[in-house]
Amino acid sequence: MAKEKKVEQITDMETDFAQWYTDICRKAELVEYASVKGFTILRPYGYAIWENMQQIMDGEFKKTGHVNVAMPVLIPESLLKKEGELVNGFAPEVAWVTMGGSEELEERLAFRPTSETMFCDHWSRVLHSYRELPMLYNQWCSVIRWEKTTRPFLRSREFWWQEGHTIHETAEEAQAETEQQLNCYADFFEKTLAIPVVRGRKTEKEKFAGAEATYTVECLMKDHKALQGATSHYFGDKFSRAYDVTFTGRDNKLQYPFQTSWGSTTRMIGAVIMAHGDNNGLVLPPKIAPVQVIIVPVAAHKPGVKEKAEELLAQISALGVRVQADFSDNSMGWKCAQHEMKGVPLRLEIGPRDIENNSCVIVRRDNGEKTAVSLDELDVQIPQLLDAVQQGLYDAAKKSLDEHIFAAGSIEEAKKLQEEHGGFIKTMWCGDEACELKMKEEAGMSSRCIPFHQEKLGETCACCGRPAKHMIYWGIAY
RNA sequence: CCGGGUGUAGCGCAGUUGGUAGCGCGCGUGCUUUGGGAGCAUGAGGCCGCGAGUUCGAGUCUCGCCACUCGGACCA
Repeated sequence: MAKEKKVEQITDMETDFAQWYTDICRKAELVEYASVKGFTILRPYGYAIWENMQQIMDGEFKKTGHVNVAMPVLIPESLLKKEGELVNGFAPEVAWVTMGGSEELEERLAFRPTSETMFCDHWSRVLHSYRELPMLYNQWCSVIRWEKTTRPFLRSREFWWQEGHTIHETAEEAQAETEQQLNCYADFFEKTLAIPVVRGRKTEKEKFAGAEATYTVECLMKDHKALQGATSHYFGDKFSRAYDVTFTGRDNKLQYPFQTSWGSTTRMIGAVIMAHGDNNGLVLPPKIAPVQVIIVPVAAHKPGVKEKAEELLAQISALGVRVQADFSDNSMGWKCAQHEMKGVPLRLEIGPRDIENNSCVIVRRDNGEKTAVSLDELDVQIPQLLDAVQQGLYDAAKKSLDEHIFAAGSIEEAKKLQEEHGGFIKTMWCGDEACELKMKEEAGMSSRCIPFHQEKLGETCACCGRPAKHMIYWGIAY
């Protein structure tokens, strides 16, 4: 039946995935565009998702001894330029402040694109002894990068993130920190966002400017394109030396500490949209959903219905579940569509018939499954169903990931597989950047990572035929 | 940054050879409704993206800019 659509409609993902994504961003009320290109407003619903992510991650960081700090938003040009590689890497996308009031500044100031320089500058003044190490810092803030092409969450000129910065007495400790934080991200993606990831190391070409090694968690979206989820960098003592960060070691000699940094951003919201969303809108993993259960009273004007809905609201809230009730006088259909659009994991319907049977109907957002639940079992069923949705989302995403990793022995084969199926194409690789460029040129794919879990697919590089050093994943990346 | 598309009410759109702006939905109010996108009545809502130019007169024509969007290039 061709009913006229009343809730704001979104484009089908099969018709136009990019448009579908943009529609969800705006119509699920996550973001609104600001008046400067590439800047967005995180609306209350979008920000609530970010707050839930922050809360969980921040808790994990603190469990491993990290503390939060706040650094300034402006970096003097001279300070930014002390480490050559970092500057070169970021130069094209730094925004500058040149005026203070009506007067030109003597030295222009960069909006931070990342804060390594300021952490180093700070440490160069406060660090004295090995006894003060490690320093395990993190900050939640926004950074600015003057991107040319922008999309909500995925690439914006300002984005919100956390950046962890640590310094350690030894290289081994710093390397262990880098790995620990990468695993922390991987766990967050898999257990909280319900998005399976591939962990690995970035190639020289793809690594962070100035890092000795960059590690990444890579995930796959529903259009089978790759998205870098979060990164963790090992710097060695490169920045310490550039910024003259020193401490007196156990041997009473002046030493340079070893450093890491690691970051994750509001881009993760984009990952959630594209990993779980469907043609009815957003689908949120319960762990980050601002509203986990929406109660929809049916025929709320009839005696006892509203009261019962309010009673259930209090009861479910007491379980520690984020629950709301929709007492608006919109129609049943409108409410269903609206809360589906916003990705609420469970909808609880309660009406006169249910009350008569001492039950309610609960509908899962991930698969549409409806269950009649006795009101006596609600305290048990609600948490179980939330877990089931969380797990259901992960299982579906894992299945899709597993089904979209293909092995190829040549560039032609890799290209064909990518064109036919999308996803990650794994090949052997000699380690030469020229082969990465060739793969990009001929198959349109960039290297995503050298996975920690290596497989031996053959002896030679798929691009040049020389002896292979690693197995590597390729993909079309956001 | 290069190329394509688009900017008219909150959203989706119409607007003729230039003559001063309309429709649907939504929104406000009232009543009736309510188990998958309700009905009737009534009302409010516009710097036609911004700025120049042509013209007696510009939503409409010209130029510049801004923003959004798609594709590329670039991009921890």
